[in-house]
Amino acid sequence: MSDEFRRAHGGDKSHETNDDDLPKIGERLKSLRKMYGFSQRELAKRAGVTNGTISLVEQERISPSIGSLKKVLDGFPISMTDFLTLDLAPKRKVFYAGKDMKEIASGGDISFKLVGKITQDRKIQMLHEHYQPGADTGEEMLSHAGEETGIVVSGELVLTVGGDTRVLLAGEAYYFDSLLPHRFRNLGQSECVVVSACTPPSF
Amino acid sequence: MSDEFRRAHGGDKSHETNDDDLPKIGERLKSLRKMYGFSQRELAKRAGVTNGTISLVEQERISPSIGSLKKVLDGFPISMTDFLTLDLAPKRKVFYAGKDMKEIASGGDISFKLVGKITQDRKIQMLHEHYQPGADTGEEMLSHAGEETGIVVSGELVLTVGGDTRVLLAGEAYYFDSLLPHRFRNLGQSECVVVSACTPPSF
DNA sequence: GACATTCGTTTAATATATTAGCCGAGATGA
DNA sequence: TCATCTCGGCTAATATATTAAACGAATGTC
Repeated sequence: MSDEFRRAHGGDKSHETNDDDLPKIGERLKSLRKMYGFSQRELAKRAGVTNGTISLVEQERISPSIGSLKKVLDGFPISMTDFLTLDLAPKRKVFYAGKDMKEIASGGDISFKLVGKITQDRKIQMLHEHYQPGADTGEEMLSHAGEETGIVVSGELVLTVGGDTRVLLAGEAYYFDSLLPHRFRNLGQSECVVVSACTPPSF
Repeated sequence: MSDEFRRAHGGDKSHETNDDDLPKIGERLKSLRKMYGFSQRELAKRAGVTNGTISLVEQERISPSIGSLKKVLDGFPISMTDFLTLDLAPKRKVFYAGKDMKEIASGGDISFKLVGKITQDRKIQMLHEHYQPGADTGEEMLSHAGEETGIVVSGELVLTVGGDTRVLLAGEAYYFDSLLPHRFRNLGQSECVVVSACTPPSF
């Protein structure tokens, strides 16, 4: 079993989220409003408040009440918590496409390809996994909190999670909590291809 | 395009009818305060507000400003978003395997199967998507914050994200922020199969 | 019983948020 | 040029949140 695999399936704690401060209500609102192309008056009308309120909130000259902030956010299809956790500053790459994937574990009979090459500042990590006949990851020990899911695209996968073992054929799927120990094996005759995703990214 | 698809890819506007999106500020606060065994005055002192404010907020006779709610919550080791999403986490199934997937959009030329049948209390939503030739989701209105990724398993997918259009062949992948408008089309001759994942789940 | 303490609530005064309406700047057309 | 939009910001009036200080009810002590 490779170190790469260990990390890929949840062995690293480098991903941490800081939601201790929730400032910049005005900046968030302005950013969101611009994304939708609304004017202050337009949003005010949707939200049932006045444009002056929107203006003052965006300038952070007032701290809106929960109730009125909720009214304003109802002008968008977005929830309060999503608004408060909205990523605003990082102008990172928001779109990725193509074959340009990073090879995670190239040696041996297991191959992982990571969608998008990096996971930093991302919430999901998706892998394209290829298991040759006989491939075995060994049992993973626990890792940080998170969840992991996948679909078997072709071949046959023997999956052991928390003492429970199942055989998954093409078209079948799994979902488990990353805290549970887990093991992937290909005991079949042909290559097994799996698409998996976990959150948060493990490296 | 079905309603199910709209929700699956982020068009759910159920936020608009949310009186229960962030209700019970008072109830939440009281519950939290009791959990820590604080009296109203004790919490008020920690938070830098008066006991009267705590009392009125708990009775939901006033809607506190963002600023003062934040001050109050600073009296606890809890973040604003954690406070707003405070819920009893029911014991749930932590492992799922097999073909037992829920059909999301059965009608038309698009088929979605959801891994695990439910998304409640889960962090990832994985879909097995089948697009018949000519299938088109149309442009999605943007929705809640989150991220979305996928791999094309077979066939050919035309993906438009935020004004940028790309053609993805089998083995290629995408990754984008759910806030961006997006559209999936199969302009090829054969069926297109995609495995996608998004976080958080959209329904 | 009399007194002191603490609890959550209430009330009048004050601070702040929100409104309704107006302002000047920039665009658009006739 | 002039008129007419819409944009975001601003100000006085009003509504609401927050404070400071009281209240009545429990509880405990001497």
